[in-house]
Amino acid sequence: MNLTPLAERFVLHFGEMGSRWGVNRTVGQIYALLYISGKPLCADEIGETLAFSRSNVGIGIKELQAWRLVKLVHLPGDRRDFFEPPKDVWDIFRVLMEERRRREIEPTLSMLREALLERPDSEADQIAQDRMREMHGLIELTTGWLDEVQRLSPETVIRLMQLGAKVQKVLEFADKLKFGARDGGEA
Amino acid sequence: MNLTPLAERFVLHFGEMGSRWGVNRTVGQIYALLYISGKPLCADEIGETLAFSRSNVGIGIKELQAWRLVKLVHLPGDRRDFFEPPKDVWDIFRVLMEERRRREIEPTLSMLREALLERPDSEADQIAQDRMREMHGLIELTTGWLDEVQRLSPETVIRLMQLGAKVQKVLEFADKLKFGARDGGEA
DNA sequence: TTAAATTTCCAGAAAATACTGGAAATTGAG
DNA sequence: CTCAATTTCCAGTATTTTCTGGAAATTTAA
Repeated sequence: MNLTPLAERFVLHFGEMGSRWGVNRTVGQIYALLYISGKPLCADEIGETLAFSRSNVGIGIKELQAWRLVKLVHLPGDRRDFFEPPKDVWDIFRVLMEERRRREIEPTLSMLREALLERPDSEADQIAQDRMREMHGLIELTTGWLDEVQRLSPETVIRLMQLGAKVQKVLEFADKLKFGARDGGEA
Repeated sequence: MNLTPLAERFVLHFGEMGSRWGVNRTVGQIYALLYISGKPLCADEIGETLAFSRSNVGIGIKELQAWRLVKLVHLPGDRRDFFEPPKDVWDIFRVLMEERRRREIEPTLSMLREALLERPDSEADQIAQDRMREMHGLIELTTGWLDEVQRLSPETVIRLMQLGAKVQKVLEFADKLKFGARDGGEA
């Protein structure tokens, strides 16, 4: 399979950005190719198109599966494994957020939780623990909020985003009518 | 300067997580050290505490400055450069979001904008461009929302987060009263 | 069960990144 | 201006990561 210049630009860009997103060039390019192809591809097609060795494609696909960014599908009458990303771009976004959180946030949250259980036995520890407590609070608040948002329908989330800063007015209004909006305790 | 066991755990953790956050071990450890120290440190202190060469510390600090995660300060009567992170953890969070967006999102947004201006001259290009349009729309919506949120006061943002999924009820309520909340057009 | 197709694993090569010590440049006090 | 303190730059070394080809394992159709 040969790439059009348009497709090639997209693929090369994802390859270069890969390192900033925590994957290597191969993985970035493979994902980009699957994303714009609009149909499932098999490892050989991918390797041929991007000029990667067969094993390299295999490793890259495994990594993308670990990220839940591509899934295995089978075409009738073909025993090879084909791969495609989730159809819906919002689905991709959600998965990406979840995985990044799992890899980039959760380990730190655990570490902070444990560290905060200990009794500080010096002034330096006291200060360090105060700082950790601040960080812990911030992470708890933001990830807790993410949990809540994930329970909303995509449509509601989209509406919320389109609302933008106007949400403040809605909040003020809610306050004025004692809507109970102040109570964020049980969240 | 010597680290307490508690501080050391924190520093080592940040070193290990660094690679997932797009910085190397040195940079992660330096940041962690500055964060929990609660006072500005100079390059020599950092290098001595973490057992890095002086140049390595220099490079690491430069990188943290590029991220706007530490700033240079001077202590009276000392001509050495000292460094400290922003005091407020919400400030750190905001800077982190801005920088990640600038490095991880903006380049892709530019690429997509350009690619979408071109006329597709094959069915494959047609499909590819449709996919790019979806991705572009998602990014525009989310970054636009981030822009709006940044204009709110931290207190409002915190309240919004504490509200969590209850925001849906507020929205419904606003709708019912024809508050004008449906209009997200000018955002 | 066999054999062809396909995927997974692995060891070594190639490439990229991180790190060091020292040399050069810059800064600021006197 | 001079000189000592400090920072920045640089070339070479070490480490880590990526990539390859081939061998082993797995799968499935017949």
